[in-house]
This record gives sequence, structure tokens and C-alpha cells, in this order.
Amino acid sequence: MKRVTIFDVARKAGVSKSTVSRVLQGEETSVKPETRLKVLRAIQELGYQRNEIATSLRTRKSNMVLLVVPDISNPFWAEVAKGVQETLWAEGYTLVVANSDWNRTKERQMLQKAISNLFDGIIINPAYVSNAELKSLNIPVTIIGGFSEKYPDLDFVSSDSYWGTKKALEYLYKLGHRKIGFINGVYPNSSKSKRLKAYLDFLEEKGINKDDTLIVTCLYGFDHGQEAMKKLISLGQRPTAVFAANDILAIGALQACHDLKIRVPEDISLVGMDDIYAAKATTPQLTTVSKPKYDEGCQAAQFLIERMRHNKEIQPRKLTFEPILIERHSAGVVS
Amino acid sequence: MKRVTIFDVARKAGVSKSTVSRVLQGEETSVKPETRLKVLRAIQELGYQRNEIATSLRTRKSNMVLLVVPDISNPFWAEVAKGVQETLWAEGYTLVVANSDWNRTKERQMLQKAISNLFDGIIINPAYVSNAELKSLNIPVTIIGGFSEKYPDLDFVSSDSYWGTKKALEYLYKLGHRKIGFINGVYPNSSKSKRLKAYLDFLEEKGINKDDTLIVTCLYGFDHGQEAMKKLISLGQRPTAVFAANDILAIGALQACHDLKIRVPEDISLVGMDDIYAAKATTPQLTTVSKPKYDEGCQAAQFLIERMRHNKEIQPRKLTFEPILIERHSAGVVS
DNA sequence: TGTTATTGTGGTAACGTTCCCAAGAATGGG
DNA sequence: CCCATTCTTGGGAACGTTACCACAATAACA
Repeated sequence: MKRVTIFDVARKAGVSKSTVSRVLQGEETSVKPETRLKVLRAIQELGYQRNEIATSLRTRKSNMVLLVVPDISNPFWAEVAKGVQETLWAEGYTLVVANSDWNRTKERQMLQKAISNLFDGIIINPAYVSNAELKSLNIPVTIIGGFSEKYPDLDFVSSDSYWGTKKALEYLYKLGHRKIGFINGVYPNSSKSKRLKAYLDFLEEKGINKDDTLIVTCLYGFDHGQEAMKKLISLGQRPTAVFAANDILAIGALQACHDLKIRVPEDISLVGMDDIYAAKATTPQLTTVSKPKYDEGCQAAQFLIERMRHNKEIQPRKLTFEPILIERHSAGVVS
Repeated sequence: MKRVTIFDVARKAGVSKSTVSRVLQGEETSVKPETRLKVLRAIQELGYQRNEIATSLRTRKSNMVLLVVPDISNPFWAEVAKGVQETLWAEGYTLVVANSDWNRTKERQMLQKAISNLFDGIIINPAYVSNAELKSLNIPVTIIGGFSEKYPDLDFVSSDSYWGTKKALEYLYKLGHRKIGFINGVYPNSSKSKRLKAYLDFLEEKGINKDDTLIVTCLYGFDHGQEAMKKLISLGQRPTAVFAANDILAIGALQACHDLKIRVPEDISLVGMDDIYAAKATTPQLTTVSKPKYDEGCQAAQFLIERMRHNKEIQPRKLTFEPILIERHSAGVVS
């Protein structure tokens, strides 16, 4: 029942545990090929498995990384997580993903855990935690998504929601729409929104008067999108097109149209954002601004790996991907 | 720069490291309330964080659990993972989730890693690994989904795809359908299928002649579903209803209908399985057999926790949830 | 061939906890 | 007031590795 240790291997191979350890550490350690073979054979025969915990304790490296996102069952984050996971795995790191659930306490606890468990790095879509707090953890951190300017000292990866929004609106404008509604998603912890800013800037650029009734603000969620759309449709002067801050809202909005027998895109055009899996499952398929979720994950992991490897000071890097418009069938020329 | 250890705390509080350790271990250890307070205060002041790695090494418990699923970006597994994660987290365990990607080597590597890292338990949707292999790992394992009979020695949680299929088919039968197509999803590693068996049993029970052209077998995936549906539609004697082995296939099938201007449910009825998020985003909303994904995850975690706690022999438990039919709008009476 | 690098190996001390045992302090019963 | 319990505490030895240093064996050079 006792675990096979490096010591057992050493005895079996007729060498010291130091030598076994050297073999374990890889090809480039100095040990005679012949002895190496002996050790390898002993390992094989005994079915020895290295105890990574002991290694971690000694080396102060766990080869573990923590990814904190608001909700892993959200398809957007699931996709990001996959990118992160695969990139890290390829480099020998193990990923722990945790939901912060927009909960300040949970978020804190998780970061604690990362420290306690000697995690080598953290990738986080921060809900509440500040730049200073993250820095004080004293381990590599990469921010994914959110506001770059709030985390000046850390690596940052995201897609540019501002330009994404602009692109969607420009597209609708080109289709002839002038009365464009906006379903403005917000997070539980913050009412700031790049997308709203983009919308307002857009109006100004085009010389369109701002009409507050066309802006409906709600939390992200299918039901909220549905409700918001109903509000927009019931307006005296109904918009000819609607941009929703993400696909989940847009899909909810689409559902509202179906319920109210409003045809999309004939009666009203609709554009979403993110390009989640379900966006091509709708009828009509959703026109949306696509973010490279998987790539974002990969890139964030890449940044983190570099920082974990070369402990030396790297200047914080800021990378934002340019989203692209996917023309499907939920938006058409104004009628 | 040096980490604060139990030893520093001890000195500051004027006690021995043993006492600090006892305080760390919780309320029920025997230490005078007064001393406990002193220690707690010292911990506070020094900002001490316990090194869980060292604890793990000594106790041979890591409080970590591995979840292996084929693909975490698949919404079905994402939902399961969430249930697992939350249940475990509440009990102080940390979850690592890994994609096996239907890859035998990867699957093996992950199990290795779990052993090397002293993980306390494993929850797995096995692709290739056998009952014997899993047993020989000598740590608690729970199987989630798949074939119960292949893993007689292990705890098992799943939804009953056989009955789910039956329910869907009975429902279509009651709506008057007699010519029912079947899009039979298979996994890369196995051609066995409970759903197919259910379909065949159903035909026999109802005295319907089996028509092989009505059974289209394909891998799981949106595109495959689309293709399969096109095949069924192009049949001389087109079925009046189709059951797809999961929602992803069903959504693909729905798309095929739209492409070919076949109305659902007027021209053809469609029922899926799983009730993933996207199922209510389609038009018409998909009628489907719903599996309690989140609950499955919770239950699997629960089994595992019990086994990790009371190391004593528990008889392997087998739990299958009864899926329920969600009537939405993609199936109607035969025309 | 003698001297100096270079390579390969072993022993000991960490890493930061918890476990175990023993001893001192406090409590209670007679 | 003494002895037997019980409660509290401290010290040393693990847990299974890797880091470091020292030394032996080999290679390289003049």
C-alpha cells in the first residue's frame, strides 16, 4: 500500500536518489546514458509515479494556473476556457477554472486559494478585484476582457467591443436604418459600457438625435433581452433596427419578435455580438459581431506562460482583437 | 520576499509551531481559547497564508478533484461541469476540468496527472479507459454518462437515454406519426447506442416495420445533423417526424429544413434530446427530451465526496435520472 | 605524463506542513 | 491534600522531492 518513491527506484537501479531525481528532471541533466537507462528501467518495473506535490513543495512551482470567469456555463466563457486550457496543457500546465459568479467574496476566496496552492499564474476576468490587489499577489496575472485602463500594470487581452459596436451600427446605417434601438447589457457590478459609448458616439457622428426611449438597459440574459425587445416594439415610433449588446440578449429579442409576430428582418433588423454557438441555430440565423473567443483564450495563456517562464520584468502588454461582422440573415435593408 | 510560515506565526504568538498547526486545523482541536486568539491575531498581523502544498504532502490529500469530459465547450458538458464544480467547491474541494477530446492518449495522460498530483478523486465520462484501469488507480472514481454495465465496480450517474428516446418516440406516436426517422448520433470510439436500441424496440412494440433508410447514423455535430436531415428529406417516402439523438443534431436538422423550405412542424415534426441552452433559441423552439445536466453533475460530485470522506468500502451505486419531455413547438400532429 | 577542466555521482539539508509521543498544567474526586 | 484523569503544549520525525556542495572519475590539454 505504500507509495513507490524515488528511493525505491534508486535502490532497485543501484544508484542514489539524487541520480534518479536528475533522470526525472529530463534529458539535459548530466547523467551517463547507461545509468539513465538503468533508472528508467527501474521506474518502469516498479510502476513509479512522481509525486508532483513533493516536487512543488521543493521547487515552489505547482505548474497550475487558475482561470476565473463569471460563469463557465456561459458559452462565451466556455470557448475562452477551452483556448486557455489547450494552450496551457500543451506547455505542461494544468488549468483550474472557477466561477466567480459576480460575487466579490467568491472572487477573493479563489485568489486566496491560488496563493495557498502555490499556483504559478492567474488569468482573470475581474469582477471587483483591483489592479493593486492583483499586483500584491505577487504572481503572474493576465486580465481577459473588461477595461484595460483599470489594470495598467497587468497583461491584458480582449476583443474591442467599442469597435465591434461601431461596426454593427455602421452596417445597419448602410442598410438604410436611421432609427436604431439599443439593448444595452450591463453587468451586476458596473454600469460602465463601451458599447453604450460607441452607440452614443455613432449617433453624434451621424448627426442622429439621441432618443432615450430607444436605449433599454438590462442585465445580460435571455429573458432580459426578450423583455427589452418587447419594450422597444411597443414604442409608438418603433425602431427599424436593433443592436443587442450580446447574442444572448439578441436571441431573447428574436424570441420576442416571434411571440409578437414581428418578422425579422422584414419588419425589424437585429444584430447581436459575440457569435456564440447558438447564433447560427436561430431562425433567421443571427447577424452578429464575432469575437475570437478561442483565440483570446490562447493569447491570454500565451502571455501568462511567458511571464511565468521568464520571471524578469516584462512591460505589461495590451492586446485587443478586432471583431468582425458576420452577415447572416437577421438584418436587411430598411423597408 | 521569503514566505511567512507557520514558524514565524509561532514565534510572534509565543507558542510552538505545533500549536499554530492545531489552530489552523480548525475549531475542534484542543487548544486553549486564549492561545487560539493569540495565534489568530499573529496570523492576521503577519498576513500568513497556509501553504496547502505542504499540507497535501504531509496529509496525502490534495483536496483536488479531476473531471474528465470529451469537450468542455459542448454546452451539455459545460452545464454538468458547473454542477460538479459548485458542489465540490462548497465542500472545500477544487476542481480541475480537462478535455479528453475523444483521444485515448490524452485520457490516459490526464489520469496519470491525477495520480501524480495526489488528486483525491476523479469524475469521468470515459472514452476508452476500462473499469479495471480505473479501479487500479486506487482512488475514488465516479462515472458520469455512458454505459453503466461497463463499469460495474464504480459509482455511476447518468440520464436514461433509452427511456428518453422511448418517451420522445411515444410522444410522436401519440401525435399520429408512424413513419419516424432517426438521426443516430455516435461517438468516435463506439458504435453502441442505447438510443438506437430504444428506437428498434419501439418499432417492434408498435408493430412498425423497420426501414433502414429512415435511420441515418453520423457523428455528433451541427453539420452532421444538417446533412443527415437532408438525406431523410430527399427520401422518396419522406418521414413525417424525425427524432435526433441530441439537440445539436436536431438544431442542424432544423437548419436543413429551413434551407429546403420545409416547414417545422407543419411538414415535418422534430424532437431532440438534452435540452441544451440553444434549444429554446431556435424557431420554432425545439421540443426535446430534457436531461438534468446540472443535477447530474451535483450528484456525481456527491457520490465522489462520500467516497472520499469515508474511505471504507461502499457498494458501487448506480443512479440514472429519468429525462422529461419538454413540449415546445417543433412537433405537431401528423398532417 | 602530469596538470587542469569537465562530467557524473552521492550525501545532506532544505521546502512547510502534520503526526506522534511525552511531559507539564489544570481539574476533579476521595 | 494527594493521586488519577484530562487538557494543553512542545519537540522531533516524517511526507517525497530538489538544491547544493563535495568528491571521484574521466577527458583534454600542454
